Amino acid sequence: MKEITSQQQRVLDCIQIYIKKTGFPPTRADICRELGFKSPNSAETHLRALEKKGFISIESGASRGISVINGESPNDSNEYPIIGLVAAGSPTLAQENIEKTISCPESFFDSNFDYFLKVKGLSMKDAGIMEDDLIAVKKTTDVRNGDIVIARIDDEVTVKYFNRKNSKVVELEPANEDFENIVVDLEHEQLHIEGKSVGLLRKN
Amino acid sequence: MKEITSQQQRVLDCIQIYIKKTGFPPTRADICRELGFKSPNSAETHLRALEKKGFISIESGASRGISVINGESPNDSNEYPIIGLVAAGSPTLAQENIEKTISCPESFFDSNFDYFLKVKGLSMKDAGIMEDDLIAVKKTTDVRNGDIVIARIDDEVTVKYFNRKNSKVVELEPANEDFENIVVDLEHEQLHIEGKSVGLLRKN
DNA sequence: TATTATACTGTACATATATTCAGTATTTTT
DNA sequence: AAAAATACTGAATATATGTACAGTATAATA
Repeated sequence: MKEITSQQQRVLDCIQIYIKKTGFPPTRADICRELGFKSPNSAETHLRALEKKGFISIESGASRGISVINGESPNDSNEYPIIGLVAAGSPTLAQENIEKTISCPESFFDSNFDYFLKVKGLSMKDAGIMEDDLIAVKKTTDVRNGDIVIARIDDEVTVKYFNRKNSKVVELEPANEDFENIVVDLEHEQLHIEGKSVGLLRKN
Repeated sequence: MKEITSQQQRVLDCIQIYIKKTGFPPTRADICRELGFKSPNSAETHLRALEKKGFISIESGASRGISVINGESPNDSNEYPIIGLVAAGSPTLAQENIEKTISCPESFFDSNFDYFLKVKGLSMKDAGIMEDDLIAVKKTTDVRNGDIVIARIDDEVTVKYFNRKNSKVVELEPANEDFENIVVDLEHEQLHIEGKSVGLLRKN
């Protein structure tokens, strides 16, 4: 993306403010009115420059056919489901487990994620994870020692620190001295890693 | 807000999808194309009905002048500044204190808020507030006992539980037994309440 | 030094678009 | 049973809008 000039920045800002205010992009005449230009061609040439530099795209022929291109579009938000920490081993993302959804920008947390998990209990209290906190969970099985993982043993879903002892044993460690480590012998028990925590959200 | 019919819902969905895809609202003709209508007046009458029922607003005369009215517009996000917990008593929201900004939907937390405060230290550890967490701060002086407040004494900014003992004394209580209560005698010391915590955000 | 990019004014025009009017038919409400 | 709302087709039109063309001027680049 090439350099933007100060005037072009003014026009770009104008477009974004206009969209925010009205819900739709401005016409050339609107831009002139906002910025004090006297010819619609002033806006036109700026728009063409902005398009050439990749800041906007223009739908040819369409009125108000301007859209702002934003590499990490801040307004591009998605609905993410909130899942309760259900003990029953029902499929985690099953419709009936979705309590509600939250609108949240993509790439809000450093890594992208798949859903929010509502925490029950205080087993991760010393990691700053409290009851009813929402953990942003990325579905993955690629976890390392020290990661906070969402694990399932049989039908029990739990949030713990992951610690692989050796090829046969994984320890799931709480962050609360009132709780004890869960030692999983992979030869005799099934351990499902549902994902790992990439962030946390608390409302109070 | 009156009831919406299924056809009107289809039109409303069509508008929202169109905006998401192109960045600007559809024309009457666009709606017809999408939904298979053969007369622009089909779209027009649906639009008027949607306007009458309060689902959209139409800018008279303007092309593509449709904007979807959404009580809690999920895509309406704002840039919120992240402020470092600076000890120096410089104005909290001064430009030089803004480390960066985060895009976040308005009304993301239950109460609306003004900025994020980056936490230093572990004095609120037992409240689940860890180092480098981002507290969503609502600027207000209307705080109650038990609220987590952002307070300033002289030039020191701190995050603590608020506890008014009587008309002259306020205690600022940490959530960590390694720290001690800060007793503020309002007759001899100045206490500024910058705001209170309405939420928390952690990236890891 | 020639060329290109930037930054405008001003006029003109084809067409994209909103919007009205005239109908038809079905369903819902009063 | 009448009136109003819903759900369309089809045609017509004023105007909103993109866009091209003709200029002027300055700064940046090759």
